Amino acid sequence: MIFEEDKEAMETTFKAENILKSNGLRKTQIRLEMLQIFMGSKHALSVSDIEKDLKSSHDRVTIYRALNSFEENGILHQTPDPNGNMRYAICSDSCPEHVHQDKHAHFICEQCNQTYCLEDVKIPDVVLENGYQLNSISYTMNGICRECQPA
Amino acid sequence: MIFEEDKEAMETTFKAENILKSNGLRKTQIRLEMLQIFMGSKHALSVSDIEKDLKSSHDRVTIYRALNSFEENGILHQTPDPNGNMRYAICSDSCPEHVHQDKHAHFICEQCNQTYCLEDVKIPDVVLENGYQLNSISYTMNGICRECQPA
DNA sequence: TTATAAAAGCAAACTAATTGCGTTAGTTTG
DNA sequence: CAAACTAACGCAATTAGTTTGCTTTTATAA
Repeated sequence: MIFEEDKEAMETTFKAENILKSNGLRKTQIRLEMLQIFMGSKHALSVSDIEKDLKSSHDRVTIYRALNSFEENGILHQTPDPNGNMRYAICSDSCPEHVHQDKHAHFICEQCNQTYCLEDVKIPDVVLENGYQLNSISYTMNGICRECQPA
Repeated sequence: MIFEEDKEAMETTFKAENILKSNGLRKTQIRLEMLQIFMGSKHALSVSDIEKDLKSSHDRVTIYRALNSFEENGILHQTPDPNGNMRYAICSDSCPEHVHQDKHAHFICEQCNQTYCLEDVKIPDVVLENGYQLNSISYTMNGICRECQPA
């Protein structure tokens, strides 16, 4: 018998392998694991978040280099949280390299500092004066997330 | 005869003195100068921007401490630029302390890295699921600003 | 004018992130 | 399947931004 969780794990493993292969990256343990962590997270992760989630401990440099490689290949996008620390999230709708028009809004919790990707909240447009060339928009709400609400 | 520039300079000096006094802060040379720099800039400034603009050179620590003090008093607000470096801008519509609902949108130029405060571009609302407590919104456009447009 | 507390200035520490370099290990090719 | 190639790893050291501790200076108010 096959459990749902197993099926899901198999699927993310398969997807992760695919992402690496299609970008000409090697299939190493940590990179596979990192991709699966991103696929399983609905919010943007900091380097220390990733470190916590990894099964075995690795050098931070390795994590940084993997993140940069993923970013360069358009697999991840990065944005600083309100404290200026970088967070990374997987590009759900395969962004062309380096063009990350995050079409959805984000919510950052002031308590737990998590960045939630609100995939189904579309960013509304505004009217921009002439002369500006617009490439992307980020819409970020700040407040208290559901988990951190006082009862 | 009094020139326009002088009048303006006088006015910003006067305003700056007022801001300091009304927040119970001391009127020191560098703090006055910093406030005037912020009043004269339409975009958010990094610490090194400020250093460049100051007439006399000062210890960075002094600048950092002034910035933090201004931020705590609701005179400035801070946001990270896309590289994660902090930038500071004056709160035009006197924000209550620590609540910086930037009601206007920002534009960040990918070329010169400047953050423009688009004072008259209001941030549109979105519908947020129940359970989230919304405190503030930031709306940031990325692209090429007017100064950096290729001719 | 003197007292006092805020702000300045110097040195040192801390943290996030990057770079250099030798080693390990996926992947490709013969 | 072995050899060769090079991406990726891991350690040490460095850089950059920011903060902290402590002493000295100085704006302000008694």
